[in-house]
Amino acid sequence: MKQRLNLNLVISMSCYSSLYKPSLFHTTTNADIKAYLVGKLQTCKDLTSATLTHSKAIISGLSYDTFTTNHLINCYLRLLRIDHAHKLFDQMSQRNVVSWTSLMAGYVSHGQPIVALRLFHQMQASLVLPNEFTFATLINACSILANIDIGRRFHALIEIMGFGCNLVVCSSLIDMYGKCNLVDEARLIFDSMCIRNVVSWTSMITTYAQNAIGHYALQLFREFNHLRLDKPNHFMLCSVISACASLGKLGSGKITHGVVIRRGHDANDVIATTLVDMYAKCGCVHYSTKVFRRIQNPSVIPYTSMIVGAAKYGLGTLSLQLFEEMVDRRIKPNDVTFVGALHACSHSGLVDKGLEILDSMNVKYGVMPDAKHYTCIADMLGRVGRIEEAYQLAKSVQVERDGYALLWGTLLSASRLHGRVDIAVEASKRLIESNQQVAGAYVTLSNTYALAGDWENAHNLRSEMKRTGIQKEPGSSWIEIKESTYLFHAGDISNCNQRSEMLSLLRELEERMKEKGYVGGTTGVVFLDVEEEAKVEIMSLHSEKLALAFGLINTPKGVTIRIMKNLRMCRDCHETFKLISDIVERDFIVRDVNRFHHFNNGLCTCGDFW
DNA sequence: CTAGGGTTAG
Repeated sequence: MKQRLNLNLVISMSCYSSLYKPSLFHTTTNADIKAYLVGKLQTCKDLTSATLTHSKAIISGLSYDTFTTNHLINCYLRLLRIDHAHKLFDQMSQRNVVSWTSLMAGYVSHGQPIVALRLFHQMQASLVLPNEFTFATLINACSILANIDIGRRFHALIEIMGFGCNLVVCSSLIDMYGKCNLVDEARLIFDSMCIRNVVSWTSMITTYAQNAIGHYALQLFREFNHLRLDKPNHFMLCSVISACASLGKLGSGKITHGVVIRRGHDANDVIATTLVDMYAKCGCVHYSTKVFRRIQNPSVIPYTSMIVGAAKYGLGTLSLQLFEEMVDRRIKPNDVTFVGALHACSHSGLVDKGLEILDSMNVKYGVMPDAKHYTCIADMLGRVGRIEEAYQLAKSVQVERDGYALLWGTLLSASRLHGRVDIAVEASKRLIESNQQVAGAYVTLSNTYALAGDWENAHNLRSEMKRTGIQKEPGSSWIEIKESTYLFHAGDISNCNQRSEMLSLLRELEERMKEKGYVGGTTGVVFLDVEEEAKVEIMSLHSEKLALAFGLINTPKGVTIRIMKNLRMCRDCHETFKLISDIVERDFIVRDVNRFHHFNNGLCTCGDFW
């Protein structure tokens, strides 16, 4: 009969048996027992056999033995019993660097990096010296916390203690600097290394990919392949695909997909999820669906990736179908899934459905709506002109600092779009007072005044910006046609070689939009030239959707037109996509700049004109 | 001969 051992009893026994002198048991047979027990502990798959081995260790008088106890600690950590591991650790009479590092690593991998840092503090008092393993663990903790202040202090300590040349320590340092958006410092570490392996290359590639410099990521990947040091593994391929996604490089993405298949990683769920995301961001939701359907049992992340991809592309119905499908398959949606589902409602005009989902979040799925969900709802209401409701919602919810700017920034854009100067004024005030998105607030408020015909206030705001030196970074977008990339900066066409080509494309687009039944509405789009502040031009576009889909460029005449900006937020963006594809007779894609992986969870908002 | 580094959705 199998009997479950009482673990607490075993641990108490372990304490009690330490009263005996371990030297009594030090015989050759004891060494054999020790080897046997350690072997057991390393392969142990369940708590029952772990406790059994633990009790055997106690009976054999090994509870005093640091080496055996370290194995026990690691066994409990592997079985996710950090409490037992810590208890054992507390009872040890002789802790060595492995004991300390094991426990710290346990806390880091179980999502408690702060506890690991606290343990290091205690370790310093204990006179046990940290080694390269300890530092790799600690840097990992800083990386998760994105705490560069503590990270730098560890880095200094690493150099002082002479671990600055260790391969693993360096890889973790690259990762930490990367996660803190300090790309140059990550590169300094990478360049200083005398030996590199796949992991260090991957860390550097990932740093580029996650910091919106996908081109460098791809360049480094090419370099890695050229050097033929090693074959890329699934970690590296993941980062490379993710870089292609952020660049919208469909061609490179497809090539990397080919590498994935050739190297036999196509059954890897993480890779598949990255591919789903990449194809969606490159405007090929059809391919996303194909890759997604090959995943055997998609978890919440692949589902969410697919839901978000479809939502952004304007396929709201598909997105919501997938949402229902995952709920039917009893896969629990999380906060990100709801961002996707609400995005779908917002971009497909399914307002009632969106409100219904918001209400169901906590009640049915136990996910508390937060700022990002309220922002989706405010965006959704704003798009259909229910600006007053959006305003009341924004006023009624409590959100944290970052979410606050997101929410009121969305409200500001929505009120500009619908000419609600009163709300725009309040939203800008809130943003400026909280010292967030200040330049954007000034510009959008100024544009709102201009749209309402209040040129005086519009002009005054511009003057004040100039006087106080507040500057808005111009937005940019780029399109890729075959091998060439065309970059546009907001309010600047000077670097555009295809100026006349672009203009004729625009004119043709307008014609096509008219043919499609877009009546030239009264949607006036107001543009202020930042360089020549007095110049105000109003341009009426045939469709608000067209206006949203286009990024800003300045024509030689000073008229500002939006070209391909925020394509993904346009309700009919796939329609627009098709139209433009028809005209240029090629596939192309558009990406936004400034997409930071770790610290920018900014949502696309309606009328996010910059 | 116990402990350490790199990947996915917003």
